[in-house]
Amino acid sequence: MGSEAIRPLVRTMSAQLTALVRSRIVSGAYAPGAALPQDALAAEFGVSKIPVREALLQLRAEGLVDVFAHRGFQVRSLTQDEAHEIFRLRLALEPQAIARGAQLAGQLERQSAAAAARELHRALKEGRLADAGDLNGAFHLALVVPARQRLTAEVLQRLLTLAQRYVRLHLQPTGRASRARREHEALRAAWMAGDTAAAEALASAHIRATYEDLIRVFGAHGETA
Amino acid sequence: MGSEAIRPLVRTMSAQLTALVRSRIVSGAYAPGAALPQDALAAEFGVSKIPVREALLQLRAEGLVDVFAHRGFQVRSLTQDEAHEIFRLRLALEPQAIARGAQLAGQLERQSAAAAARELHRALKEGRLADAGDLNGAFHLALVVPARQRLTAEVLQRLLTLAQRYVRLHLQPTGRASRARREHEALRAAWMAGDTAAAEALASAHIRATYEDLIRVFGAHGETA
DNA sequence: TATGCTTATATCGTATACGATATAACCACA
DNA sequence: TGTGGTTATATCGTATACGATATAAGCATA
Repeated sequence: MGSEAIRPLVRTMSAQLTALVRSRIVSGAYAPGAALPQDALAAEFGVSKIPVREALLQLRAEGLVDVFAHRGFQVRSLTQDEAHEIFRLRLALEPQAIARGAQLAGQLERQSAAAAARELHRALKEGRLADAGDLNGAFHLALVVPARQRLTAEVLQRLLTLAQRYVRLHLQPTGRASRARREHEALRAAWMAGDTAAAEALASAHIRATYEDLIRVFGAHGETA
Repeated sequence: MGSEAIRPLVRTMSAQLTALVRSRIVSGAYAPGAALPQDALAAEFGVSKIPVREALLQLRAEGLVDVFAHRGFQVRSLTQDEAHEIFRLRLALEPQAIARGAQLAGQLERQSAAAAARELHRALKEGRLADAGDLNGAFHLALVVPARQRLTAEVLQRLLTLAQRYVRLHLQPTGRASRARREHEALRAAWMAGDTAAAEALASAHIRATYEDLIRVFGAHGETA
């Protein structure tokens, strides 16, 4: 009795493979357009095809993978169109959701958000860029308070994951880290103070800033796909 | 040469089962909270568990089903919270997406939208309420022009499907059909004319009208879950 | 009679096996 | 040399089989 979640967090092979393949796609280890042959992946991971298929189908639902019946899975390609959609959707949803999160958050959620912010900034300071994407997503999500906006958080989590690939690929070298840090701090402060209007505005500005960086790069070197 | 999509539209058992189970959930044939035992479904459909599992996992990604590892799948329950989220998300996304669709639509897409509107209204006139939900969703989606807003359309399609259950359950008897018809006509006219501002405003008003009907019912009889 | 443990059972999750599909290689023919 | 049709091969999608997990039933004990 007492603690409640002694059960392993990931109880199925499918779920573990989903996380693993997702991270490889987001990190670029599996390049856009690359084929994902079930048998090969199964052999590599030392499992059968079935959990591999389930993982790939999940990632397809998340928009990271394409399927063509009887022809297999492949990493979804990057396109400027998709990038625009991702950021348009984020701008339409995220600021409102974060403002709402600021109202809904209790003591516990505030602590979680603060912790997420610390982890993210520590990673950035230590130059662990590989972790930064996920931690950035976790911070943004924490502001939404997933427990109290389940569906919204689910949708946004997917968008944040999709966004990562574009940010990683195009905005890695640009020294955005310090600006992002300032934006995060301001956003977090307003959110913590329960200033929903300010939180919404700052979230919007923060997303838009990244979006505009991206557009600038697109303009610079033509196609992405 | 010539026609291109001779291949059957649904080439796998999983995809067929996904559509079948989805429609049963949306229609209420599988009630909220009901267990979905893999072996029983497989036996009923005359297939093995594997395509059944894949279908259920897909529906989980769509938000219609819950999974608990080693304890099975069940139809997701209805909650007022979720209903609010669905409509908040739709209001945040759909009007913009439809306005954008009005710009993007070519000759072909305009014809599709008109056809979708006709089909919907014919179904309503003939009292085929069972089909109305899907056809309504198809009409709304057509205005978005899925081919040119792939991700947005995917997100909205899910929200429209989720919304159906609430509308079906709570707003079936209320004589909304004729009002919806008028709203659809006005929206379609503005959209066809390329009047993006009007289309956006009318879409917003149309969604909000349904939302408010729903809220009114919620107020009337307490809980939904 | 209530409580904690052990055992039994049902269902799940995954490995193995196999038929089905799509592409590629090959060959006949123009 | 290029084109249409055929066969071969690789990979996919699903059926079958089985070990693993969670709940329920049964039993001993307090």
